[in-house]
Amino acid sequence: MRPPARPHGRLKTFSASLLYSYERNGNHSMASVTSLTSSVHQRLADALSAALPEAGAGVDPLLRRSDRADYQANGILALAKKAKANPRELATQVVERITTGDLLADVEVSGPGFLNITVTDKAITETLAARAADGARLGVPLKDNAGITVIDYAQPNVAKEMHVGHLRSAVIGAAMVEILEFTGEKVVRRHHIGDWGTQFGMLIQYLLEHPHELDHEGGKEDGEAAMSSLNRLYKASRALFDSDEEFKARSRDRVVALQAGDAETIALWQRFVDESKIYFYSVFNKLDMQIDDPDVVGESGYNDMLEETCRILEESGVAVRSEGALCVFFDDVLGPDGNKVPLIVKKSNGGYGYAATDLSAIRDRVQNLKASTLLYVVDARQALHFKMVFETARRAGWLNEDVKAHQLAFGTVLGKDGKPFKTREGETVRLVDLLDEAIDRATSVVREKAEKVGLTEEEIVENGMYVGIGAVKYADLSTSAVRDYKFDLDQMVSLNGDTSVYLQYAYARIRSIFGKAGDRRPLAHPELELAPAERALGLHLDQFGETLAEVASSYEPHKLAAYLYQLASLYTTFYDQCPVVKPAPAPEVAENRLFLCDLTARTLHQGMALLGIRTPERL
RNA sequence: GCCCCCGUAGCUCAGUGGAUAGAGCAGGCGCCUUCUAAGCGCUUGGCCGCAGGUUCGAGUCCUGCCGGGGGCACCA
Repeated sequence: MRPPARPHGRLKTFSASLLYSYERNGNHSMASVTSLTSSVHQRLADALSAALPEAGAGVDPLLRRSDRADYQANGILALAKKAKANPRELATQVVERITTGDLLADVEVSGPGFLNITVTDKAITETLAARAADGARLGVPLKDNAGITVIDYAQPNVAKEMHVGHLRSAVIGAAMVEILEFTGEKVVRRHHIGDWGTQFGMLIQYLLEHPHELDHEGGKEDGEAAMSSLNRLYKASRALFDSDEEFKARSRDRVVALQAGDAETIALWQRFVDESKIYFYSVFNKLDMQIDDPDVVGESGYNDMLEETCRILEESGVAVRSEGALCVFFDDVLGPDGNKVPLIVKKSNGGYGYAATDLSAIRDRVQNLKASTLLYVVDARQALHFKMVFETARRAGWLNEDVKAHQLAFGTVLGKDGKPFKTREGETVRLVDLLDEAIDRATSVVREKAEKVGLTEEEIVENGMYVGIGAVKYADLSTSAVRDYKFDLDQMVSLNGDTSVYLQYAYARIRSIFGKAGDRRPLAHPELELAPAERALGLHLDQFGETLAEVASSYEPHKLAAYLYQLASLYTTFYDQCPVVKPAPAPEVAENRLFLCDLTARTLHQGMALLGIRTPERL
């Protein structure tokens, strides 16, 4: 088996890690920071317990951000109801048990029994200063009950073109990988490529009879050339298969030989896999996405387990014979005729269905990889399949209270018109064509604005890729995954409003300020009073860790995108209202603002990196 | 027929049971001799599909309808 070619195209720089690391903070101590939210939460919970001892210690004040104050607490109404107390009186008693000072500037009862809470400027600045001192982690704590998540994403099919459906799994999956790892989870990536099945009989037989069909033009080794020859071969073999009965028969025999492990057949199969990998890697490279060969474990990787998986299921009684097939039935899975519809593990002809592969993969991931969570970034249309697979695995004991599986289901990609995303001719749109189009359009916009910033030609080309690919990724990541998704390149690359470039632009403006700040250094001044825009920005910066924790546990990366957009938006307001360099404010104000700029830049950069999106220094 | 997802401003979408439902785009009015106007400020625009229910409180939870999409025996 020859090693698959690694990407070595024009995006060489992409192989480096996206994640930020500030050299000057190289020796930081990974000190996680208690957020203002959780400090305030604790104060309130204590005061609540004191005011209402019968409620116990674990009361939740239901603290939320608010536009009436920094925070609001809503929990008192429910507690008062339960204790048959007057909510406003209880709220007043809680307030009496809270001391204002370093943390809290003001707590007041409002409405039917809400608390409006304002924190001190000093607490904001000090908390942010602690974050700033924590390097790339920005004070975000590692979760204490971290486990091992095996995530199944970016699953293209061998010998087939990649399309927009593959984009969603790849983009969402890659973001979840980074986010989970950042929260301290150990993550094992699995790319379950479609590298097995009856279609390989036809392909291999054709290649056997036409040995040079996979040779590239001029011996090129790039992904496009690989896909082009695979496409050509696929079409030719399909045509022959449909027209020539004898070839069809030979192809069927070839499937048997493949499954039997015939050496010559396997060797040819491997060529298809390797050629396809060259193509996959070129596309992932274009997507600025790192895919490592050891993580590519396709369907064929579980072949050796299929028989045993079926035997275990049959012997334990989880699976039963029905119409010659080995099946698992469920009370609530019925067909149109009202009869139960099974998950077919082994077909009546003795072949294994994909359920056998998925179940074997679960065994492997649980027993060998020691997974505590299995995450599948897979099209929502496979929800019923995975529901049945997961339930089967529970019955077999492979999944349980300690080992859970979850499908991060995403919707179908539609065109602007709301219909399935196809070309005018009704053909599937090639992913690479879309990406190239996005990069081209972004590059021309970057070029238009380049003079103002004085970008070099090299920067224009690089920024074009970062902006174009970022726009595609951000569009996918900024809406909830489960909905069908309208792919509108015009909107993505319009580069106005809620698109990736807004965040990239905000970042570049901050970096630009640092270029003009001269000798001034970012330095927190907790004694300074904060302007409204500074407070709003600061309070939002403080929530980075909580946002990540929520995204990691709910598997909803669009909430990170929303957080970052809000951050950029708050920064832009700050930028508008709070001069840093020109006109120059008092020195300590300038330092404090630079400090806010710095923390914002690092949070934006880190957050975008978690989404797989670059933040150029100049734009 | 059963099951799953979706239904929020003209369009695309946010919205962990809390007060007056928010963004972006599109439309209107302003803002570049001051750190990048890919920007900012103001503004127009909502029976949150419909009807019940639970709750001190429902866009959010429950039930039933209506509309759209998807899935349901040897393809993945």
